Amino acid sequence: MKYHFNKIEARWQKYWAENGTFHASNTSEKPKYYVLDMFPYPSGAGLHVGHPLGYIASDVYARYKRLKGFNVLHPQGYDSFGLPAEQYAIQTGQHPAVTTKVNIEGGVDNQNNTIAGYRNQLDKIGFSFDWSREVRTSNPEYYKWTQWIFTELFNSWYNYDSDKAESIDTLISAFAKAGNVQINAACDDTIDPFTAEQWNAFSDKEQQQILLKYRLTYLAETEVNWCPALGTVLANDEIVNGVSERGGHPVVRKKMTQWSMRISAYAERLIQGLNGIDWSESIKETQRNWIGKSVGATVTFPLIPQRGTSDRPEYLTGGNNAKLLLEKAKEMRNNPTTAEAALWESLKGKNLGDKFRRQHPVGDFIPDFVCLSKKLIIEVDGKIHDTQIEQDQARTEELEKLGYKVIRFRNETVLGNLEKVLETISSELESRIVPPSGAREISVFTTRPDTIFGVSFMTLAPELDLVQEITTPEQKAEVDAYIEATAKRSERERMADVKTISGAFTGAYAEHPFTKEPIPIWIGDYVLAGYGTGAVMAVPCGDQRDYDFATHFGIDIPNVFEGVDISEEAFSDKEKTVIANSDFLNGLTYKKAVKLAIYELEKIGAGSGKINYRLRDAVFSRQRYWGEPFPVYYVDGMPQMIDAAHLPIQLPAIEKYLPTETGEPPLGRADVWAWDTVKNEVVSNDLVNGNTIFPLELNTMPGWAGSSWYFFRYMEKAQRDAVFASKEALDYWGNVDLYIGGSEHGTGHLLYSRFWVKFLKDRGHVSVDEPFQKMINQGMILGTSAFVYRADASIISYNDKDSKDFDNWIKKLNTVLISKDKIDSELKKDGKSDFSNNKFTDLKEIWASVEGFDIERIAIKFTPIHVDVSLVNASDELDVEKVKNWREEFKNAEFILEDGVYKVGREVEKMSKSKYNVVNPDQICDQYGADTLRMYEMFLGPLEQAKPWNTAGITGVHNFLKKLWKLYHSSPSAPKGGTSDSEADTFFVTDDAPSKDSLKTLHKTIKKVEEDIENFSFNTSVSTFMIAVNELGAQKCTSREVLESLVILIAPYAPHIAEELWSKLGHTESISEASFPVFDASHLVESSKNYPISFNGKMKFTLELPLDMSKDEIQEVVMAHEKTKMYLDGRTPKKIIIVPGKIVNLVG
RNA sequence: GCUCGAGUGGUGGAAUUGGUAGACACGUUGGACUUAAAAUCCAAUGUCCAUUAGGACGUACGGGUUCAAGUCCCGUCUCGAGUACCA
Repeated sequence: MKYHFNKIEARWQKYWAENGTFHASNTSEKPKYYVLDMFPYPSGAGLHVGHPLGYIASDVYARYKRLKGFNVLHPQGYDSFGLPAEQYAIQTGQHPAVTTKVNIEGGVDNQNNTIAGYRNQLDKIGFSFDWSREVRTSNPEYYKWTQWIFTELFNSWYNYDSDKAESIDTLISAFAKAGNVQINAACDDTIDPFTAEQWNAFSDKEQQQILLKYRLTYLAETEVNWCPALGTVLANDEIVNGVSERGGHPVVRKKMTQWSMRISAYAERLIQGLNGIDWSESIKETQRNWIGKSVGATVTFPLIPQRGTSDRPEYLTGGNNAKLLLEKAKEMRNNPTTAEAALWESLKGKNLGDKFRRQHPVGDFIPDFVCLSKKLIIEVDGKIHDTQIEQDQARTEELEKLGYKVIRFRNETVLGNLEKVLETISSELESRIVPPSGAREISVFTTRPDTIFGVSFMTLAPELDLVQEITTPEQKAEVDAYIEATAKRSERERMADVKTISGAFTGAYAEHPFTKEPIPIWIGDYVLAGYGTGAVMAVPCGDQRDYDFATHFGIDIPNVFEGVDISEEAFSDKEKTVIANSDFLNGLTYKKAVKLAIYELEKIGAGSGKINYRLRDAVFSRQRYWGEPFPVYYVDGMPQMIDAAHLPIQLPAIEKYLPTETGEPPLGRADVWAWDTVKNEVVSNDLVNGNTIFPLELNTMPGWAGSSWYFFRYMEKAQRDAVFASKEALDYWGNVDLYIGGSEHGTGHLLYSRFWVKFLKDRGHVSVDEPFQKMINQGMILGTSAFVYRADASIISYNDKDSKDFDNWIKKLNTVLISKDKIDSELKKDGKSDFSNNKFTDLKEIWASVEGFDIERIAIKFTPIHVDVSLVNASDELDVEKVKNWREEFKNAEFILEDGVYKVGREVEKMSKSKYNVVNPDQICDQYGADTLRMYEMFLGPLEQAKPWNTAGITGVHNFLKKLWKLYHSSPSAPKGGTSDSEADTFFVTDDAPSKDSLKTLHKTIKKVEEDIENFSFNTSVSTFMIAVNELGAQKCTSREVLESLVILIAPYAPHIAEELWSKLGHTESISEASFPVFDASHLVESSKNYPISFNGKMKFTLELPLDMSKDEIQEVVMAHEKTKMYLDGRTPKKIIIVPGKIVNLVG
């Protein structure tokens, strides 16, 4: 019997499908193991040989774990929402759901393309997937729960005190009880403080607006890259030089209201969580960089009032006529009423804890007493006020607009019950919450508070609104010009051009919190508006960018480091730092100085320790059709969630998959896209009445929505409609034990999934904190493109002919393709590509046959052209006849061969249709079988490494499987030890006791293969199998005991042949029910060792010696050996190193 | 620039803790079988010199530690990946 891999593979694939061999159970005595692949996007192009690499690795591991006695969950599904299907829909008008289904299940699409179908292609490779648990993210039964998770996020806020997400209800009741001041939440930074009374007084809409700033998913104005021509938002990497990558259309920055995910709330936990998971260091590092944690401090620098524009002191809050008021106030102060005088005695000198001023101008008024820090005004009214109640009321309103609260007391009250009055003021002071004042100070984030005495200027990002507020009239022109110049430069330009230093002085100064020195404030585009506060305290001696800026603009560079030369560049080393010229920080090292600086800043209220993250909230809206619709409708502009009971909200039918003429997303075309809050169903837009029927959200969710939780869905099989996954299933399977996929998802899918899992855990929906316990990132398989070289004529000199003749001549030329070898060998002669020196004679002949030109004056150019790799054999030889039929342009082409063959050029590139270097796994399966494909992909090299696909070596693996087959068959006809692969062979296994050598080979193999699988070193275990089969073949091993174990070992890699041999061995169960052979070290015990004998570390010969020989005995034998004497050549070794069981080394 | 990873025959790649560098396979060359081809089997195959024995040099480059270095340390170069004016 020959090795008929096609028959064998078809038989077992059918068997596995019919018997549900790989269906996992949610209840089992066995320990659980969950092996997951990143699910594919089912594109119309189908699988190429690169795709299955990770799936094969995970399949080997899953099958291995089954043999090791685990209850293995190894599911597969499709990430079936996405752009290509939508683009295809736009082009062909087919509904994306239809094309997606064809891409998965195979068939013919309406453009008459035959699609193999992902599922069919995957099945051909013999994966042990549990298809009964398949998910497709675009199925309503699935995205129902994606929508549900979205509503859960909406109904949650992040409490930093408990450090987890909580129901929004707890926040609402906290607001109602005590306002928002005590709340330590992840929220927008634009929230004004409010009290419980204020909260309760807010309208419903106001309350909703505030809550939106706390919710874990929220609507916010976001700047996006809008491409009007394409009618869509583009990601940063879809823009090249300010225009769209596709089509080159202009792109503008546009503010749009978008859904965002408050992932920044989880920044710290996303960093901490990395410590407990077994991922590659590089991908963890990618995530850490992306989250970008910096530990440091915020420091506030008070602004110094502008010189020349006003001479009033900084604490003066008066308006335009402050000077006049000031004089009046002085006068009033000198003539206080009795009551005023009495109250002042109690208020002055921070008696109540806060500083009060009397008769101090506020706006256009002079209130009796004012506490600026708490914005509280105390008025003491005499009788006269009874007649001017209205005026007083108006005045109070004006002051309240400025953020002040006014309380009035009657003279009598003050004089009669001063204690009560003070008590009222005190309690008012305590409950007062003052929103941060406007441009009175600049706060910065720094990681180096220890260098605070080295600050010699500040730099603001030009985009900050603050810049306008502080710029002096003298500097305004310069600043405006600079802002305009930077705005013109695209983000990309700014990033690319790091070397040019530019900036402008605002004319404003801030005050150093410790030295009280004025610090000039500059703007410069090296400061980014989006990071930290968009402002930096510049320490030129410690930061190279600040240093360059200071040098460029001639700003001081004070040195705050002991014994460091900063005349050439900044000194940014933290470890060796000793601080100098810094008052109380002098002599301290970095760590101590940072601590003390923060302590002192906090003491004077000028700053505090702070941790900053680079991670931004994630935009969650897409202006697309083919994604999950939001379960959201709008009442009076405020988003409302649709109750879980009414989900899913299904995608509506639309006629065209393009944005509307008014620029709305495609869902704007839907006619039936309104929500009836009474009937709880989607109804026609015509019915919108603003009362019970409201418009639905037009955006859809991004690609990462569905992929952020799909691993939980696989756990649930039975109750998919009732729950996203049942508690029992979630508790049983926990998280993914092994996740295999590409590292390109490092900052996307892998971060968002971790975020959602942590959120679901916080809200009690799942029990795990991390989705993927261990991850392996497989390397990309690259294509090996093949090139033919077209010879193009170009003229060297015209001399006696004109160019017209030449062009006419060229037109008559046939296409000529020259073999790579030919070009190389001819060019070797003198490096010139022309006809001199008797080169390219074949080509010359061909061209000379076209009359009309002096071909001695022709130079030759070689243009490489991609040819389909399937037209080339393993030795780079081109099938010329096939190429002629392949493309019209080659039909009549002439081929110039070298030694009778046409050799192509090769280059390694990414696999892509346009490069004709795609190798389809189906072809390999047909030609060599799935087992060969699986083993070969594993054999190519380390799993995590990128490598080019090269079919050259596949025969080696295929031959191995034939040899394996042969090992279980007797072959009367074959030469000794040879692989006959003849139909005359019969299955032949004996019950004879195995030889010692065979047992040794087997157990050596068991040990190595087990170690290799556990280390994901699949390539070396394939080598091990080859060695084992070679050895057993040489030993003529026919022993059932050995051969049965061997076939189990190989089963994870080559499951089909293993099943076939297993059943031939007499088993009726699938080999996946077998157990992995147990390694027995006793078979490997050696009695002797072939010692390498080295002289000065260089191995010269080997010597077989018993292992139980002592050091002295070894030395004796070695020294007595003839060869030793020869190599020593009469010398006596200075030293003899003997490591028993390892090596002997003679020195001297 | 920073972070991470990697440089080994003609090729893909082995060498798990410092202990015989190049396992296993491809390719190439020679041979067997065959009318022939394919398939299969056997042998050789790091480079250079001698070609019988043997010798010298070899893991990107330059140093170092060690009886012994692909492996450890220092420096340099090249390539790949991620990230980028992150204060």
